[in-house]
Parts: sequence; structure tokens; C-alpha cells
Amino acid sequence: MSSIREIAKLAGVSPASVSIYLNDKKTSRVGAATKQRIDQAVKDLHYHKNIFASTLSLQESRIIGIIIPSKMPLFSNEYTNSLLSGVQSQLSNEGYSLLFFPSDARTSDEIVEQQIQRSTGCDGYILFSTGFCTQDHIEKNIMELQKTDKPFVTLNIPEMEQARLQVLIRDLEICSGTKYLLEKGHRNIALMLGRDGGMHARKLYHDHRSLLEHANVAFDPDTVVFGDYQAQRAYEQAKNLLTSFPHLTALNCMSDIMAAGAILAAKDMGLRIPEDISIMGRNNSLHARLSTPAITTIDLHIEDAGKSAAHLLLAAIDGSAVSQKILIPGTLIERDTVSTIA
Amino acid sequence: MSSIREIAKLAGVSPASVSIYLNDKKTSRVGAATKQRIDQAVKDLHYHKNIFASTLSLQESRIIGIIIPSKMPLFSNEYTNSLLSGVQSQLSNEGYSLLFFPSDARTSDEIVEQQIQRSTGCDGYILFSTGFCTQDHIEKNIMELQKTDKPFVTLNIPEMEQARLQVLIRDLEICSGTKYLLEKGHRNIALMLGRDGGMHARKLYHDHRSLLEHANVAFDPDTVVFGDYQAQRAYEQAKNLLTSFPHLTALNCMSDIMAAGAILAAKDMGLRIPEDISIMGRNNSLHARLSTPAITTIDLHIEDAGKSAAHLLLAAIDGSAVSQKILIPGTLIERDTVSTIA
DNA sequence: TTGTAGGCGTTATCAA
DNA sequence: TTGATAACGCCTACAA
Repeated sequence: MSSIREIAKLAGVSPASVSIYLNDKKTSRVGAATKQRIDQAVKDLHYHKNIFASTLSLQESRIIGIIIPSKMPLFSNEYTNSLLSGVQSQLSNEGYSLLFFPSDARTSDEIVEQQIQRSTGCDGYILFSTGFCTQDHIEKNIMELQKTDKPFVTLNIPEMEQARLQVLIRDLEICSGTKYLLEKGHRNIALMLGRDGGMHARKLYHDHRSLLEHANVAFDPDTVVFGDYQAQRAYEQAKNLLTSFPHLTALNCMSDIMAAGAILAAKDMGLRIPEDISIMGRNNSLHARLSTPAITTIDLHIEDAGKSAAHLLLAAIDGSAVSQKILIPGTLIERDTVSTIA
Repeated sequence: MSSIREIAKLAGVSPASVSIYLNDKKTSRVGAATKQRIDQAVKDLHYHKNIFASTLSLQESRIIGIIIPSKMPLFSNEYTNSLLSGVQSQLSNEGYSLLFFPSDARTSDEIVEQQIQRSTGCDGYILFSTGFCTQDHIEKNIMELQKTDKPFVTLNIPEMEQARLQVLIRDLEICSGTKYLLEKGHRNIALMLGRDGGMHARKLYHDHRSLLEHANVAFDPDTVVFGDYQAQRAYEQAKNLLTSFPHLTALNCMSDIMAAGAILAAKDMGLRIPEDISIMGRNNSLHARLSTPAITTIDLHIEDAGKSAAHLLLAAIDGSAVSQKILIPGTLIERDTVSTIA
């Protein structure tokens, strides 16, 4: 591992000159001939600057820590991946790297604590929420992050007093699938949610219920089920719902993948979609487009949310943003799984 | 940003004692009373060890660099995500972090060069291949990686002399979808590939062709198309193929998503699957399972491949692996999109 | 135009 | 049981 000193020796100059030249190729601080010798030495010794040493010296790493408080394997969830994709593309544009930390903890608050332990030196953080995060844990996570004295933005986490920089995906806070189904004349709507205890699922539950009540529709708690975001589970739950509540005319699913599972269930029961049963997804993922029938869904603009978060964080790092909330609204995508009821 | 020195001062001990204690809580090198004072100081000052400084001192970062030579946004491709998921879960178990680098370069060789530039200090690398990588570029990438003097493993890259540590997904080298279709009696098989120029696509092309020739089936180059791995493109290409070559009985697609696009095309043309046309996918992704009809596909065990790569890299880092090739075989998953031809 | 010296935070060696 | 000191590789202020 060749160091700047070896380059200096080989080129017959001082380490300072090498450093200055390599950080600013067109500096006038170093002569043309010297520059050439340095270039040659760099080539000969396969020199690359050690980011750890330079971070230590500059007190700036150009690395962003990604905090995802989940015990599931990373990169296995379409939703989080889209968020990450947005974050990465934006950060990459500005020359920032992304760091993902290990953790062997069980609960989401311990995971975050461990990850922060291994993260000192990052220039900032993005905190994701997951189905595992309870309100308590998130508050703890935010406090933990605040102690680092580095900027951070919360992404896709329900509104929180404590967080200064937030990007919110609005449709996770209002249950607009239910709203749409009501407009289409549906009155018997089941709701299929993600993990119980997750903040999003809870919020959706609450809003679903009040939307129904505002529309003077009786609310039956048994028509709301919590799952695990997986198609298989949704398949089983949809079957149960459709047999237990035959008067149901619509299933509002928290994700397209759950909707796809529900569609399979309905088909297997000999029901036609949308004539016999309407099914809403959420996300506008590829599954929604490729399904037959194509799934009516809500585009959450997840990637944009990721980009916004990255953008906001960079602004905070260079000091131009102090406190800000960005709301990403959803867009209804009407396809073939919802019928109108007279 | 409190340092070990401030902790030492507050606790009334030397930095050395603090360091030793924090790295080994039950050391006998530090007295019990001292330990307590250190713990208190750590709490009071929100101290976390600076990984950059510690890396510099230990010459070990416990960070693995992930090199993905693509200009597409990361985390937006199901295939790569599964690979990454395997890599991350395995590495996380052993306490390693993952680092993703930025790049604004255009070609895959420049991307890798830039990324390596920003990576010195990582303990090792995993090099991914992408549809953008030509043979030339990959060779250059490997050479570049070798110069770092750190271990690296190539993942999902066709066999390469130069690389010492490799994990190969076997089915990307033999076109087993075509083999299966031949066994099922098909003789008129079109092949729908990913990006032209990509090494995998080329290899598949070659093997498809020789499988046909071995079976004494005439090969028509016009029945092979290159795409972009996207469903939309596959949809259009499938329509073209099915109109231009009405005698076709099967479409072998390089990915499930392309297969899903092809299925949509066939349906739109009024063809029944698999009675009128058989369609093979590859990957055994969620799309294959959720599609109607469910797609017959080849499970590539992508996540396992990622885990193997991580495992191999860790073995190389601790010196127990020097040179090794791991082959991940594919498994045929028979579902509902391929018929038998008498 | 160039070199010297000190510091970034942590760790390891050696002496007390 | 503890403390002083040098080293990891880079950067920058200051001196030449």
C-alpha cells in the first residue's frame, strides 16, 4: 500500500507537493516538470489516496451512512430498494459514497445504536423506517442520531417533532385507496395491511376507519388484517376475507405485491376481477403493470422521495438547510382491477 | 465530535487506557474503578469511536467495497439486488460494512477506475458484472483491482483466467432453458436476450445455437433478439417475433420480467399459453410466481451466489483462501407456461 | 516553487 | 495497573 511519502521520494519532491498537486491538478504551486514526475510515480506505484487518512485530516469523508432498522436482509424489499435507488443516484451525482452497516441486534432500536457505533466519521445519515419500527423505537433512533451532531434526514417516517429534516411520503399517511374505492361506490371494503406494530400500517388503519365513518359506512374491525407484505400471506388472508365476508366488494391492499397475492386468491375462488371483486394496490411497481388484470394502484413516487432526501441532506451538510419537511404526494393510476358500483 | 483524549481527560486516565478498555471490556489492564469512570465519560460525551482513525491505525477497516460497473441507478435491478442481498447478509453476520461508490463516468472500465480511486482502505472487494460489461472492460477491471493488493472476488462474471476468486452462476453459461424446451419436443424456439455486447447474453446466444445444432434443428439468427431486460421492450419484441415467425412454438427469455412482457404480448395477440405458445423465464423471481399463468423458469439461486462470494472474500481476507471457483448450478422450476409437443 | 512540522483520532510498544 | 510516545497516511500553515 504505497503512501504519499513513497510517491514523494520516488519523484524527488516533498509529500506536501504531491498532496497539493493530486488534489488540484492545475495548481501553480507545483512546477510542470515536477508534476510529470509525480504522475509517473503515481502510475509506477499504483498509488491511490487513502480515504481514511484523508477523512481524518479533512474531517470530511464524503460518505453518507444509511440506517435501516430492519432485521430482514437488505436489498430484498422492492419498496426500500426504490427509495435507496433514488438516494444513491442523487448522492452519486455529488460524489458521495454510501455506507451500509452490519448489525446482529434483534430490535430496531438496538440495530440503530449498533450501526451508529460503527459510523462515526460519516458526513450525514439517512434514516429509513421499516415495518419493524414502533413509534418508541423511532424516537429513540432519532435521539441517538442527534447525539452524533451530524445532519440526518428521516425518510418515509411519519411526521416527528424531533426530526429537523424529513421527507414524507404522503400516501402512507392518508389512506387514499379507500377514498378512491368509496368514490367508485364501494361500501364494503376490506383493508390488507403490512406488519402490525409498524407505524405506517397503524396510520393507514386509522385513516381507513375515519374515511369510512365520514362516509357513513359501518366499520368492522375484522375486515382489517395485518400481514407481512408477502404475496403468500396476502393470498391466504384474501381467501379468508372473501369467504368470511361474502358481501365484500373491494380489497384495499397496502402494496402491489399483496394485491397480486389477493388477485391469485380471488381467481382461485372463481371470482372475476373487477366484476365480482375490486382490488387496489399501492406503489405502482412493476408487478402492478405486469399483472393480468393490470392493477389499479397509487404511484408513491418512491424514487423521488429518495432523491429528495439525498438532496436535503446535502443541503444540510453544506449548511444551507436547517429545518425542512418535504411532502411527496401520491398519484392515482387507474387500471383494470376496480369497478364502479352504481 | 468527542475524541478518546477528551474521554481520558474527563475520566482522569490516559488515552491508552481508554482505548484498551473500550476494545476489551474485560481487560485486566484497567482497574474496576477506572472502568466505571470511563463508562460514565463515554455516556456523558456521547462518545463513539471514529472508524476512520481506527482503520488508519489498525490497517483494517472491516469495510468491503462493492464495485458495480453500471451507469444505471443502483438498486433498481432485481437480479443485482438479490446478489447484493446475499452478499450483505453474509458480510453483516461477520460484522462487515458495505461501501458503494459514486461515479460519473460513462463506460464500465472508467466507472471501475473511479470507484477504486475512492476505495483505498477497504479490506476487500466484490466485483459485479452487468449487461454493460464487455470482455475487454472486465479484464481491465480485474487488472485494476489486482493493483490494489487487496483480495477481491468476481461475482457472476464469466470465467476469467486472471481472477483468483470467482463465483459463477452456471446457468448463465449454459442455455438450459433451450435444453429443456428441446426435451419437451419444441423445435421452433426463439431466444430473447438482454443487452447486446453484454458477456452473458453473448454466451447464451452461443450455447443456444449449439444446443439447436446438436439437436439437428436449423438455426435462424433472426429468431434471436437483444433487448434491455425491460418488460416493455420484451413485449414489443415478442409481438414482432410471433408475427414474423408464426411457426414458433416457444420463446426462451433471459429473465422472468422479459417473460412477463412476452406473456402480455401473446395474450394481446389472442394466443393461449402454453397451448399456442410456450414461454420460459429465468430467475425464479416473484414475477414468475405471481404471473398468470405462473412462469416455468430456472432458479439461479442468486442470493446463494451472493453469500458464497461474501464467504469466499472473508476467507481470502483472513488468508485461508487463495484461489477458488465456486459454481452455482440452476434448478428447473416447472410451472404452467411450457407445453409438451408430441 | 518547494520543504518542514504538527495535527486529525486511534492503537501498540515500551517503560514506569 | 498505568502513562508517554510513536505510528498509521494525509493535509495545511508556515517557513524557506
